[in-house]
Amino acid sequence: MVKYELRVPELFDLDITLGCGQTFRWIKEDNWWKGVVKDTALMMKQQGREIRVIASSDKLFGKDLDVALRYYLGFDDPLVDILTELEKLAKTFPETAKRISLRSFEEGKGLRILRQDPFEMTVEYIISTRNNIPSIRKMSDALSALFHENHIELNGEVFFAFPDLIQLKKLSVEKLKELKLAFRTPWLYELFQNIDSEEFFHDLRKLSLDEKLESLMKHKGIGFKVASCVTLFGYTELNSFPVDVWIKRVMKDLFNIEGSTKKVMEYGMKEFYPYAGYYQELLFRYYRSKFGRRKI
DNA sequence: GCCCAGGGGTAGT
DNA sequence: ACTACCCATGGG
Repeated sequence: MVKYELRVPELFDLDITLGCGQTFRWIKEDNWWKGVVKDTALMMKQQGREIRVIASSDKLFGKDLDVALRYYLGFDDPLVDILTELEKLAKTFPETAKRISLRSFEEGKGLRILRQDPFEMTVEYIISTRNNIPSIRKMSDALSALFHENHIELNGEVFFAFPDLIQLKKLSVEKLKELKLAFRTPWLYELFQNIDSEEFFHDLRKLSLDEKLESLMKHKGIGFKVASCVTLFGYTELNSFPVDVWIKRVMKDLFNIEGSTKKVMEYGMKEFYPYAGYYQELLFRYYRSKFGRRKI
């Protein structure tokens, strides 16, 4: 077990970053964020410009834990510049769109896009189809807990690393059904069987954003929404613009843009270039917190 | 473009 | 306790 203090850059908010919906398996309990990145279990708590970190290992991604965590948490993104660019852009918008956009930037300050694993993102966003966040977490955790060999102990608690493709290939349709994955079962089963190795996901890094989307969408269960989440959160394609019901609502309200997921996505990627992904996350978070839960 | 696909969380009663 | 409604969608 390792304990240390991680110094954060200007503009970083752990609660917003882990709680905005880009990641599913992190959970906040007793004021600590608890989760697993690759094979390392972690507990984190931010206090001002420092994060208290408790980890099961001093290595992550085969690197020094501190170096790897800075990468994972998106410290490489020039967030000050990104927000400046987005503010400049927002000032060219019609009055309402400008006001709402600027407020969403203000309230989401410190949100950073995580560097998550593309294969894990693919599986979890297929699970996210027509599903809510607590259920996505439950299903993803249940899938991980099938493999006892993946268990990691930290501070008296048990965590499970996300399984790799070799492990998931061994699962039968019946075993998957026990996880109550419902209509997502055949999509996941076919994904596990049809992909030869996780090299497939590694190789996609070389391709353009459009080519990545096209390649991912060849698999059943992956449409524009799921594919754009995988590219944004798994490949750091910061111009990806995932479109769900909330973003459709926002785009209609602010820009009077309606239509298919594809159409709205292409509008966002063009109009909010090159940081459409950050703009999407900030707007999404603001709109959900404002209108998402009925009672104020 | 329309409709359906399981199941669980959650607000309202 | 019970019900109705919702859910970061995709496929036929």
